[in-house]
Amino acid sequence: MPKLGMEPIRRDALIKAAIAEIGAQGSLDVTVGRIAKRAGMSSGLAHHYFGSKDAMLLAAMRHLLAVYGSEIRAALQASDGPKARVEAIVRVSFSGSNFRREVVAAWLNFYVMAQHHDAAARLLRVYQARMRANLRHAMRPLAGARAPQMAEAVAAMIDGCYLREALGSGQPDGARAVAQVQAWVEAAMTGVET
Amino acid sequence: MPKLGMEPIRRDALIKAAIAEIGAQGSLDVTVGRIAKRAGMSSGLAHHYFGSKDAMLLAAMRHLLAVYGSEIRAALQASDGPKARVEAIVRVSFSGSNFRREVVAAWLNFYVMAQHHDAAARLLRVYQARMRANLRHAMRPLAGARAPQMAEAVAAMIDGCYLREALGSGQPDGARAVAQVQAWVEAAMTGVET
Amino acid sequence: MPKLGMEPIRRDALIKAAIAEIGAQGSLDVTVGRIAKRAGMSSGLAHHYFGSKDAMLLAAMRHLLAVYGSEIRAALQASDGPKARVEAIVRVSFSGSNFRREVVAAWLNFYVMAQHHDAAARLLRVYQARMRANLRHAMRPLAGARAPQMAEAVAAMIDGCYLREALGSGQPDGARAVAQVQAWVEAAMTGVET
Amino acid sequence: MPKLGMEPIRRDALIKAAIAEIGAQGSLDVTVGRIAKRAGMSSGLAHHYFGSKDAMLLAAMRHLLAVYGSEIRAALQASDGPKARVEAIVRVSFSGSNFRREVVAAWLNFYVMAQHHDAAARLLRVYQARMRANLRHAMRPLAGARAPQMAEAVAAMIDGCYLREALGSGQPDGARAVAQVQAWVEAAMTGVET
DNA sequence: AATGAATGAGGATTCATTCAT
DNA sequence: GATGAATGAATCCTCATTCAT
Repeated sequence: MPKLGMEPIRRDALIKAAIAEIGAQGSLDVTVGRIAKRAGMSSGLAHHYFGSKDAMLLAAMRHLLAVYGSEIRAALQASDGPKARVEAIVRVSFSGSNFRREVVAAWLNFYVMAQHHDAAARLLRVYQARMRANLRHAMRPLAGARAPQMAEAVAAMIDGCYLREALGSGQPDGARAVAQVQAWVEAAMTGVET
Repeated sequence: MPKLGMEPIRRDALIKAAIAEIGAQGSLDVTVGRIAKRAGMSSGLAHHYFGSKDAMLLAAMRHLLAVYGSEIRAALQASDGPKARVEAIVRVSFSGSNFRREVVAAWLNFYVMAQHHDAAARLLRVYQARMRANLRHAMRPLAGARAPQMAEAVAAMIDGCYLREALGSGQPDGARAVAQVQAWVEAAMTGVET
Repeated sequence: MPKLGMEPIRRDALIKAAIAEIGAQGSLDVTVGRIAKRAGMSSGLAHHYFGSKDAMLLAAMRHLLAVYGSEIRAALQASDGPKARVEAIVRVSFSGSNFRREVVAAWLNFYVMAQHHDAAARLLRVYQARMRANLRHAMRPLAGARAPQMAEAVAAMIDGCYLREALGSGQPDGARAVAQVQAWVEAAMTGVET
Repeated sequence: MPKLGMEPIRRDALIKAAIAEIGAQGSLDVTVGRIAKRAGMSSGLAHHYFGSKDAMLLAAMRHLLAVYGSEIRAALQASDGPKARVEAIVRVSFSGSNFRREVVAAWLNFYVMAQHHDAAARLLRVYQARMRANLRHAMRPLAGARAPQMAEAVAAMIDGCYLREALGSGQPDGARAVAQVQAWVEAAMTGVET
């Protein structure tokens, strides 16, 4: 039971617990008490480290976005050529840490949070803009002037697939989602190039 | 003097008020009291007619889905040929009663509701299945064996565009959304037919 | 158990209970729950009628000041001549509803409340100003130009006696307090007239 | 390296911080944490030195009374003749360390504390008795048999002036208060001697 | 039908206090 | 001596829900 430098450990545990709890419960109606218990501490301590429930949820959201963002960056750097880059973005979106049931549920709830929480809305807009930019950049060599429009469309499709998984009953099937979006991209490219 | 036939009027007013309140507030954290006040009655009366908050919200959701469904049906009947039918579905999705700011916000919240409310989830799945079926049916003559897959994709895109509008700050722009999805459908078709 | 028009009854009961509770407890650290219980209702109802703890305490303070003010007015109207009017003010200050142990304790606490609650401070200042004006007016015929100064002094003495009673252990002795202040007024008058 | 003799320094700092904090906040609703921070240490340390919040506040009160008492003693020793002694008491009450805004606020709060804290009440009564004795003693040569009564009255007036300052908005004006009480004493004396 | 009264459970938040280091 | 971690009780407030009229 170490007594110093607990802050990062506790904050981390709380963020993870918050995401898990939102995922499990399927809504933002989640109590600080339950999150704290899931993280193995008292609700008082949660407040000690985050100051408020909102701040804690916001931190959780930021965490999700940060993980997503860094995975995207890593995948982009490891990719060669426009096609590979587009595919990387799609793949990361539906894989690993970003596409577990509870995480998808949390995402959906953060979308709702953004509707009445300014900071959350800003956060989300920044990430969406970055995502669009990534897609545009990757698509420029393939689609030329139509890249912006296509980037927009691919982003919409990714979001749409997320939504479907958020509502489906089983574990999300990342491979299928990737295949679907990819197929769509291929088809559209062909259409474009025609 | 007991007013006759008040029930449907009251229920209707409450449902509309619930949707408006959810839209205005941007979350499901909406109180029966406020909904009732918006509908011009006491919270007691709201319970009298719906029995519970959940039942009222569910009725509101059902209402949204019913309106959507009937508009789709009407548009399909008025359309001639596969292309027109696909377009009708897209157009209805982004127009009129279904694409006002507050309604989009309410939709998003009902998605969340479906995560922890069984009846809501069932309702949503039924409607989504019907929508897919409509799309598949309309696309079969155009895409043959790939129709199911394409229907799925168009549905995802519609949902994705909804999501974007739910997070945008201004009034949703239905025309732009229709144009985008249509363009995409065209391109994909071309690709497919190639 | 009447079901209509409860509001004034409940508000009144809560105000009285608040004063009693503050008096009994000797501090503003009084819970809404205890006040409500003393008034025979749930804490929820107290909030229903006052909106907040602060508003309730403020109403209690206002009540004390209003009672005091109206008793002063009544006594002034029943008094003939300057001397009688000064005496009336002194007498009312130390009698009846204003000089019970619990009420004196509540007064003291409202003084504290005025230190960090703007509305409370304003309320208190208005009443103090009115009190000074009453005293000045009554003293003018007796003390001429020195009336303002003497009014100030009498007011200070009244407050001082209140304070002593607030700290004493037994039931406050109004008669003694009146006699003391009156004796002092007499002596000072004589001094002045010399 | 254990610092030697830190205890008195720490205790002193905490007492001063407590008074300042009560003065600044205008109420006894003051947290150990804030007091400790103001004194430049952790809340844990505050407990280490005082054992409890109550004990700390009591020590602060004792400090105020002790300072007041010793200043009175010093002024009395430096005064020659009854009149000078009475004046000394009045002057000290409204000067220097005893009549700063925050200190007056703290006094008021200690009066409240005395209502539900036995030790505080005892403390206050002892000091008030001593004060009365001082005044009586100083007044005996001037007022003879009426000295007790007059001492009582002067004490009440001093308290009353304190109260007024506690509620005023600006910095307390000691000179004015002294002048007022003195004028009053003079007038009463003249009246008495007549 | 309709209201407003009433309850009571539940949740965020604050804080004194304790304890391991 | 000193800190910051940690707890848990206490409190305000909100709200769905019930009920008498």
